[in-house]
Amino acid sequence: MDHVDEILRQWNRERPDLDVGPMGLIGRLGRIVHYLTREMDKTFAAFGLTGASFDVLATLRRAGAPYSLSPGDLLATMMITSGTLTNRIDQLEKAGLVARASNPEDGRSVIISLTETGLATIDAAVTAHVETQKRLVSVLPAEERDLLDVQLRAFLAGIAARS
Amino acid sequence: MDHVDEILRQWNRERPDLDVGPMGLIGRLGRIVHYLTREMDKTFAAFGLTGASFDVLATLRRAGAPYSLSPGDLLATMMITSGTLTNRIDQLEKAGLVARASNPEDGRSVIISLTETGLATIDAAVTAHVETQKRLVSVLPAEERDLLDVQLRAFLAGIAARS
DNA sequence: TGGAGATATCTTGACGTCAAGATTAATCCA
DNA sequence: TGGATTAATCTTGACGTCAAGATATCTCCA
Repeated sequence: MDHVDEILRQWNRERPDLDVGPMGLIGRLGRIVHYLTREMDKTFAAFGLTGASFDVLATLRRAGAPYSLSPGDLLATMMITSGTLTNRIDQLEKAGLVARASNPEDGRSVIISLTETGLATIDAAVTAHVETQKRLVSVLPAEERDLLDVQLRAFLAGIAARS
Repeated sequence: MDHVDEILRQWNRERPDLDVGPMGLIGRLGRIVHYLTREMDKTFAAFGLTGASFDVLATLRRAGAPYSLSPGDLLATMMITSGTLTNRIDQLEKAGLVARASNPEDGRSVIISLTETGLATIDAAVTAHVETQKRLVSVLPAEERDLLDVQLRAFLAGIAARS
């Protein structure tokens, strides 16, 4: 009987006509992600980052040397809009973690690169981040965790296919 | 091989020292919630609501007649800060969906109530919302859905206990 | 070759959120 | 009883996000 059950119980009393089964599943997903995000944000903050800025740096870092991508490349892998990305890059540029350069091959495009400071920051931050994530999922035994991952994969595939 | 797998593959190449297992699980959770939120927001928008305003109205509705709670009561069941709640109530009051009244028993406190319009709005919106949720979870067979719910319940319990 | 349409990025304006602190009222007990 | 403490709500300021549209550049083909 967790907090979500209490919500469902109230709906059952007030609106017995509603089938609130899906609400329980989706509600738990939302709460879990809410808690996880909060905890991970603490790790990011320790490196002067937010979840938003971490994502940009991590995407550049994962791409491999020379750690350069266009905004369009970044957009293709991040679930955000172009205006949001522009804003993120502005902040990171101001902080000296990335640099914008014009693309000699396409005047419409620019190239975003990690600076030396940016590279050092993301390498340290991701190490700590992975440790935080390890701690957060450790509340489940390894076997259950693997099973959960399998199910989430199926769920994500089903949802993403319709979006 | 979904999008999350591609991210893990990149990390493996660039930083083989990292154990990215937990990142896969947490990443899928985040993406699923992101997609679900997007879809549910469309339903809310059809009733002139946002996820934020829906939550307040729904909490008042679930409480039963006379659909009145204090901001403190609302805060206890919603994972937001007091400043955020004040802002939400301001918007809803402006829209005529809730009303603020002073609490005769405690001068520090106020009572938030659904208006007639607010009650009609949330009753219609929650009916549509439940349908949307049903559609969203229908990508999984009922059995897998139930199993997933059981596992999420365990995960949530573990995380919430540490927060 | 030059104009129409496509493409890449940025700008604008409106929200939602949080952390930290301010304000006002109630309570406790010396 | 009255000053200190606690409690409930609101205010402020800084961000992050999105949708819609603006700007600049490229590409294609008549």
